[in-house]
Amino acid sequence: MKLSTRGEYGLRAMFDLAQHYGEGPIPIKSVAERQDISEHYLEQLIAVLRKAGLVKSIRGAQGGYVLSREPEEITVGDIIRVLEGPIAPVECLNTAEGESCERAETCVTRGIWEKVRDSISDVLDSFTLADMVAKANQMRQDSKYYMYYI
Amino acid sequence: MKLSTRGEYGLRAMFDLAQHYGEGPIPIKSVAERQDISEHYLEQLIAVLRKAGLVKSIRGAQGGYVLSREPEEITVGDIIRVLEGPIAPVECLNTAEGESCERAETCVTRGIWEKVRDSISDVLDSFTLADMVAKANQMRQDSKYYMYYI
DNA sequence: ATTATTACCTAGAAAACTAGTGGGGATTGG
DNA sequence: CCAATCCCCACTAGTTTTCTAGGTAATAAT
Repeated sequence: MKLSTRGEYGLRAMFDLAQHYGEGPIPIKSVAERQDISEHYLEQLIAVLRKAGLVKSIRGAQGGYVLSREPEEITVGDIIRVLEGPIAPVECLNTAEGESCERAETCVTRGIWEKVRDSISDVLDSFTLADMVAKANQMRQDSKYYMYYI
Repeated sequence: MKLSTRGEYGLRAMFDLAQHYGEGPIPIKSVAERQDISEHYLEQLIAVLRKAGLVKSIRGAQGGYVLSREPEEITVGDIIRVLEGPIAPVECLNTAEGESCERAETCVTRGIWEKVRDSISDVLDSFTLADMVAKANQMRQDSKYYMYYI
């Protein structure tokens, strides 16, 4: 029961772009370095995000990527669904209702997978990039105070 | 974002055993046929379930498998965790808190994966095999009535 | 005792997927 | 022009998944 690193890396990259939102285009190289991800691999992931309309690219020197919407308007679910495909714990959830899944009558399991899927979706859709940035800032603040105590 | 078929097949097989609970040992062959799963492959899955103590085996002719606890006392989560390993959408959740995950401070994403994991766990742990059998019986009942209407 | 039926075990093989790498081309600011 | 940057296609090594092959061991029925 695992995501591939695609979703993980992609989310970290998008979070990085959100942290630098408003600073103009951010080159992929700097994102890859900060997030410790293979630059070339990340390039492929961000291409998918671009085709899905979540980021815009600016080519040429001083180019890079920017979020195409406000961080408040991009949820974690948006990103994960693009990179990992539809959230479907088992294959039969990707087929239209009642179709192709024989033994549908006995297929009580399907109902369970639907509930799993929905609960994952709910969690993923409940966080925006802006939430993540806020949380990171708060953590930085906390650790600053922590330093004082030592 | 997908389970492998191991969890899916294993759950279907356990559900099948639950439907025949009380009828003595059920041979794997009949389970595989009813559930349309490769017999030999299912054998390997059920071996894992046996080692985990979820089913008991009776060898020899007229042998087979039986649930080692009441259907009320086996949850879907029990089965999935055995077959799919710990529920951890990303690898870093498998490591002890704060350890090994560098950039932990920036690692706001971890908190999100924790929430995803917990919500999956909650759903999986909220269903027992007995619930599934009851649901299947109810569906059968419904479709009987449906027949009358036609 | 023999036989048929069952569980149990090990070793793989084919296919799919993951996480990259390699090597270039196209665009644009300075 | 040229360096920085995005963009694209192909390939690969490794892993995982799903399944097959080919047995051995135990036991109930005869």
